[in-house]
Amino acid sequence: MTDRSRPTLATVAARAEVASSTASLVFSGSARVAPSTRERVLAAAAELGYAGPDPVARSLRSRRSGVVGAVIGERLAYAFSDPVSVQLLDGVTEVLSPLGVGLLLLPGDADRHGPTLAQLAHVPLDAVVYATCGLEDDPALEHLQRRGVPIVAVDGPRLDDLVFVGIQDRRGTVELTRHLTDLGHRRVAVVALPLRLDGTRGPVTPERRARVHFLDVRERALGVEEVLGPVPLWETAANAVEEGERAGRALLDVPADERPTAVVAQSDILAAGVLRAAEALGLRVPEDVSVAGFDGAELPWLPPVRLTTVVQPTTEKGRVVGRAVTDLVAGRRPDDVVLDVHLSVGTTTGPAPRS
Amino acid sequence: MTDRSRPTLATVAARAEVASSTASLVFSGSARVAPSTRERVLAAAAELGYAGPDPVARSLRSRRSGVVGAVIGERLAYAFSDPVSVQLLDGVTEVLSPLGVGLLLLPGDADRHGPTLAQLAHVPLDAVVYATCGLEDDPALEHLQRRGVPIVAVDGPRLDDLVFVGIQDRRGTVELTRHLTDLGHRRVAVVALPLRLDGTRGPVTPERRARVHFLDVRERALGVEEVLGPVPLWETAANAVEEGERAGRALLDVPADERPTAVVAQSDILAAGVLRAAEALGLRVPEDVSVAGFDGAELPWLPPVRLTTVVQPTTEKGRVVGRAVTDLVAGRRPDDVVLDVHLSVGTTTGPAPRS
DNA sequence: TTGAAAGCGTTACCAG
DNA sequence: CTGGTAACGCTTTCAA
Repeated sequence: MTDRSRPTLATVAARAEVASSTASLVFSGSARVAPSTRERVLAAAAELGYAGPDPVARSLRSRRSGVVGAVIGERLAYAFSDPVSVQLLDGVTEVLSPLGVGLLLLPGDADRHGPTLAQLAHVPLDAVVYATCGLEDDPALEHLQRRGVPIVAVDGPRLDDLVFVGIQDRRGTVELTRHLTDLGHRRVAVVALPLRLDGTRGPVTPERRARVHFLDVRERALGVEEVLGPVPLWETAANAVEEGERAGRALLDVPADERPTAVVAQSDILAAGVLRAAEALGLRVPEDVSVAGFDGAELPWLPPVRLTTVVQPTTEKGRVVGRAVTDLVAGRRPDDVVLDVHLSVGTTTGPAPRS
Repeated sequence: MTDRSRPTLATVAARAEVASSTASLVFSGSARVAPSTRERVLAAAAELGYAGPDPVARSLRSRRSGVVGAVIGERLAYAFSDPVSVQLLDGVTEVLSPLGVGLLLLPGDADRHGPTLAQLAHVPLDAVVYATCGLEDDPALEHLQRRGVPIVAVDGPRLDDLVFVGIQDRRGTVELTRHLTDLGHRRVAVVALPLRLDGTRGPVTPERRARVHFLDVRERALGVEEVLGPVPLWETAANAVEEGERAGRALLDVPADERPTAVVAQSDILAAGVLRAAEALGLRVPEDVSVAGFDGAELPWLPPVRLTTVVQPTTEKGRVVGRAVTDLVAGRRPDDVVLDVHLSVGTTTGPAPRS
């Protein structure tokens, strides 16, 4: 004795003895419909247990699905272990949710650095946010452009046809590096985020460096070198505390006169790992070695130290992305946005040790 | 000189001089179409830059959108600061992604503990996962049921019409508590997850306790009491390290003869906070006080200690949810699932101090 | 203010 | 193996 099948607008209209077009007007709300008619329709809907117009049918006409894709370059567990990614998406949903638009997760997996074509092709999309990935030579990109799905690229790349939202990676790192040179540091090493998502780890060769996939990674490296000239880069395989620790051990477990007096990590997560390595090696921070990060992430577990870092407005960046998406969906073409960053000096950087 | 408008299946069919129904067959792949015809169609599609059948139109016919909602009871930044939530969704996408199904985030905001009706109503949904919330008296629930959207409830509640996927909360806590009593502990306090999402914090009164909203929270409390009888519960306002620390200070900053010899936190995140409180108060763990958690979460920043905890198979739980969703979408009605947990004894529990 | 009719882009069914 | 035709559930002119 369950329902035969779900009621449709036509069913409701029939019950209320109006045309389906009239019923449609009622549910679209802001129309001129006689109050009495409106009530009849609503009553009929209630009696039939009608849940409102079918979103899919509605989308077919309106050419809008209420779904915005978030392309994640890795599996969820990795991407979201970084509070920066999470805050970014938080900002995006903060803007999109009130508009009745949802974020559809399109993660990669262990092997693929993004969703497959099969995943993309079957899913309705009003727009797409490229959140944690390089894209460029991505087959998905071509598919989306064919479909006419507008794209917002966060932190890169900068391409025509794509709206770019990023931060002043270069300027922030320059400011940070000046802070270090002011403190007397000359021997500085960089713990870099992955240059490409291929699991490579270790000192960065010039050849490797030439193939860097991520704009922000490149800029953050150049920022340091703009002040200090060439510095050694140590690449990590992922943005994770363990990776930072591994890099930290490699860089710091050497004779004191070869050891960098300061380590600049390209993320706070990596910096946390470097701090752990220093502790394990019996090095005091900042007396023996200074450590700095990037992001200004909330790491509630980090105290008692306060990390020196370049703070980016992560949640605001997400909101900006959300607004860009809104514009795009409405047919407007928003400008690229580059957000400000600022240096936050904590307790992990101090004068360079005299050698 | 941009494209006039996107090509449709009809355009492609016309160009290839076949019926649109035949062209459709080509794109649905597994049909009997003459190879020569197939190639003609594919060629026409390529020339026109056709991106494949429109997902929305396809959905309208097939009654399937490829979108599964994930209802999150808070804003993203909070929900995803818990690695357990993230791993759960990771497991879900691991199963769903290869099927071309995406997870649509439906978060609440600061005020609302879940998406609004307006958010839900406009979005296509094949099924919904209730991931971090109590639901029950949720208006969204009624809407979804009207629409006939099947629901998987993770960790509760258990209702008819809902598929339940959970873990042995009770049994796990019993085992943990036995471990503590074996070590001689009798004065045990519980740091509880929020009983409801209303920002309450502090000792739990019987009235409050009667109104607990979350099944797992209730079960984990009962597990302790099944062994020890009534114990004091201290409720936190959120699953966060700071909240655990706050609770830990309240419970531990008392004269030694009133102080619990062991604290059972209902999550590892909260336990981490309790550890911080103990450290701040100069109490040694486990010599002065034992601390235990729940979840078996990966907290890469927690070492050097290894938390005694009840390990749940979080990612596997996500996969189970993913499979349940798959069944539901295919029209099957999967059974409820309760997954095993096990005790993992770390370095944070030890013999009760002699008093 | 309401109704009739024409799509939106596909797929599914039934002939041929 | 291929073509015609009828839905899918709704919105949106255009008339009345």
